[in-house]
Amino acid sequence: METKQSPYTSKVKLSHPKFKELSLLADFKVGVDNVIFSVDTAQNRLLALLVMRQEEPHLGQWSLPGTLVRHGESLEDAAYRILAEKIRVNNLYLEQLYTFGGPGRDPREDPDSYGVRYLSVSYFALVRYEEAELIADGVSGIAWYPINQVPQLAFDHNQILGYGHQRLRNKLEYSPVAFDVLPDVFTLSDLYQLYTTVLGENFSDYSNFRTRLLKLGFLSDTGVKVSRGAGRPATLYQFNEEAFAPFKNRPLVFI
Amino acid sequence: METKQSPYTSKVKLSHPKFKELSLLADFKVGVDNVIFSVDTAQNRLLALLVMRQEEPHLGQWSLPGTLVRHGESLEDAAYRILAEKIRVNNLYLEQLYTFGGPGRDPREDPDSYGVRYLSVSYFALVRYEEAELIADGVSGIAWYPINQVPQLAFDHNQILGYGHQRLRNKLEYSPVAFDVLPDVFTLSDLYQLYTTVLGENFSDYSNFRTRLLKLGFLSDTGVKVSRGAGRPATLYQFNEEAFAPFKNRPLVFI
DNA sequence: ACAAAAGTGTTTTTTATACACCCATGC
DNA sequence: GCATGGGTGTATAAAAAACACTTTTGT
Repeated sequence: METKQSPYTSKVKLSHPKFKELSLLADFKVGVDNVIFSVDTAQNRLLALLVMRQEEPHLGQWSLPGTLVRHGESLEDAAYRILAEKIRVNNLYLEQLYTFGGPGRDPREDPDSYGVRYLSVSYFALVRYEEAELIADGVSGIAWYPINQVPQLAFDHNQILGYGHQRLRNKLEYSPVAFDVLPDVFTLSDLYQLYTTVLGENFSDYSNFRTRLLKLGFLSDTGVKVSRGAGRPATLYQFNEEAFAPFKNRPLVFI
Repeated sequence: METKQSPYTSKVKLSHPKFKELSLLADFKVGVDNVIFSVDTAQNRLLALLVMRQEEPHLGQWSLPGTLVRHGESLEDAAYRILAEKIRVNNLYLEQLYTFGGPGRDPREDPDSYGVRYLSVSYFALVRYEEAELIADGVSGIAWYPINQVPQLAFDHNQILGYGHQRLRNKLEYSPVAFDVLPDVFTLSDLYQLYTTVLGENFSDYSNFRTRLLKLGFLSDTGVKVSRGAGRPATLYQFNEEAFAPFKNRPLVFI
């Protein structure tokens, strides 16, 4: 309290070279950018949600859905807010991804680096493609992009997206995030396809994958069968939260 | 460019209720706080580096070594800067930990939440206890604290430290970070002790741990033996970066 | 009837786990 | 010589990997 200076005093002092130290601290606006993933099980594609920027800078360029943090709003609140503005979902997985804050990552920053800085706290989200309803307001572009067809994005968003993609690969291997992108009920080959599209082919074959997952015991047979074209109809399974509980916080390999 | 408004114009408009939207964005100072871990192999203790705060708020309380980010400085630069101010090290592991940015986490924020917000980007660092020389400037307190004897810290630093501790546990299991806290040369029981102190006793016994790590082939026998009191002298090993290369980016369980 | 996709079973190899035992040193 | 910690070996259980084979559907 005692050491606090009035804004006036500090402003006067800022101009004096001797007190340049006091002016060294950067001022920031904090943005939250969401990497939102989904999978189209029908077409076997990993999708990322992109929006067309409606304002400068980078007007008209595709970007991650983001927003600047408001007064009294937590980072996570901001992440949920943009998400809710862009998409209606029942199921949602969300966690913080990484913070990108180097100088010069936003063209709104002063070239001499003494203006306001823009920092981005990114979040990683998973939604179910079938349940996710995009909110198109007519003017703003919004679309699911297959991960390998993503165009050049605004700011450093390609880098952020790449970072999110890596996180997804990691999480798939040791946590049950797959069930946050798959529909509520799914076949074992849906699950297997998801793993191959995200992770590549370098893991156990379908037969072994299948036996292992069923032995773990947290997939419930719904009794319902579904037929997709030729071939034997597949059983629909459901992720069983309670049956999974004992595995929580325990290392568990899915691949 | 066209949509940009002069600071003057926006300032005038801010007072008008109709344009309250424009004033919704929070202004931030960004701090970087380091969770710095080390192990005292002699006493078998996991240590965290704490510093005594020299200014308000929380003057005189222990805290994580931190700083506010300066103009033109990246987050990582800031993390390295505080580290270099507090400690001299040869070996250093550093990675971003998490960003804590909820409103009200710093008492310098205005109670009405319309003043500047304080956000903390935390970094996770590992140093070698024997090589790390603390920089004591006479006035400021600085000390290694055993992780289970950490006092109440300033701000939300206990939470940040806890988060860092969790990260350490996770990383120990699947990455070679152990060799960033251990001395350059170490015995296999040093390594085993480290794992037990950080992870608890719930993993393979010394004999099996030993065989597995040697079989992996990235520990080089230095030929040197060291005797510590009674018992057979132990072989000193060294982590071999090149021999470890094939395991990089590959899932690998150490426990 | 046959291709296609789902699902089962069997064999082999590798890895984990438990634990008994030998080795080199200080006191 | 014996306690102490370091180091080796072996036997068993479990899990991973490879792959052959059966079942049920659409056409």
